[in-house]
Amino acid sequence: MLKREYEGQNCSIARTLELIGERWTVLIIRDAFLGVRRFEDFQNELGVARNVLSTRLTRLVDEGILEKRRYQERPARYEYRLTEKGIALWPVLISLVKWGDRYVSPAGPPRLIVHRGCGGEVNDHLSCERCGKPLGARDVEARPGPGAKAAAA
Amino acid sequence: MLKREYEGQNCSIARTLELIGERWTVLIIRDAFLGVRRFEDFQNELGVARNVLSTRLTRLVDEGILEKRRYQERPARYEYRLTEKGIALWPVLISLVKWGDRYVSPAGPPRLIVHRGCGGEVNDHLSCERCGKPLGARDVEARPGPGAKAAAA
DNA sequence: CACAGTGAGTTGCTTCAAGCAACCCAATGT
DNA sequence: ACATTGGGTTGCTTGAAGCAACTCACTGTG
Repeated sequence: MLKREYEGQNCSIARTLELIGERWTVLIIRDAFLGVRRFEDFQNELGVARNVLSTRLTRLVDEGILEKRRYQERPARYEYRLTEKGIALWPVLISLVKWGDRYVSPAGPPRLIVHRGCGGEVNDHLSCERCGKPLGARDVEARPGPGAKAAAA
Repeated sequence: MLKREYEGQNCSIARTLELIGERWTVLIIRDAFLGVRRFEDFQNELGVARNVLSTRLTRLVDEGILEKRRYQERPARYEYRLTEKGIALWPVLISLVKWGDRYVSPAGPPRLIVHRGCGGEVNDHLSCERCGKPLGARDVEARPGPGAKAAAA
């Protein structure tokens, strides 16, 4: 990435990208939304180098996007969870998914984001396709879509 | 960035990031939304190295996100414009802006995205705060916000 | 005519982030 | 006693990004 900062840009997009624009960061956050919590699991899902994963997680914790919690003493075991600030990134992830589904998923969406209970898909305006309700991160769940193949990550 | 591809990820987010996840790419697209069209202007706005700008623009054209048009013969002059596929990235940009406005803009939003004519701001569900209409890229315009300082990019 | 300027890049060198593998440590299981 | 698991760190290598200089085609100015 080199530098990571975009100097001289007074812009919310640039400042957001300084936090989450590095390689792997968004995928780490995606996995966090999908319920991944532990170092090893992130590493296995992503195949990212361990040192890179380590620096990314620490940075996300420093920025208040993830929080690190010891969920077990002796042996010490940690988990990383999204904070409110992290959960607020949900619209970013959803809009990336929707664009990708439309333009770069020839086999159909690998994963569907549906309104929990209702079953309708999220649309471009972050509402339920079926019932029309505006949706947030906690109202939805992910399901394998038509483009999901064996062992999809 | 190294590699740029996220192998083994059957995921729309990963595939989208393979196209727009490199450093500078999103800011180039942002500027395109703001009306920047020419090589020199992108370079001046962003301060990106010219060779990097060159490779990014070519890649975005190859991927069908921008199109390169000769708008003048003799001397040949080119402009880069968003295609439909590029314009479809609007929700991604807006959600980055909204998150950045909330979490990393202490002086207030540097730029407001408002419903053209109506004047209401875009909200998190890509609708107009004031009149409630669902909005698209063509329905809005950017204005300096409270966080805009002199010579903001 | 000579010369400066502009638009749109390309070339070449340097630097720093990412990839990769190996290693460490503490505890637990067998 | 030995292997395994979780959660990392260290060290070397590779390759993307920064930077400056250069090219090339044309245009306008004195």
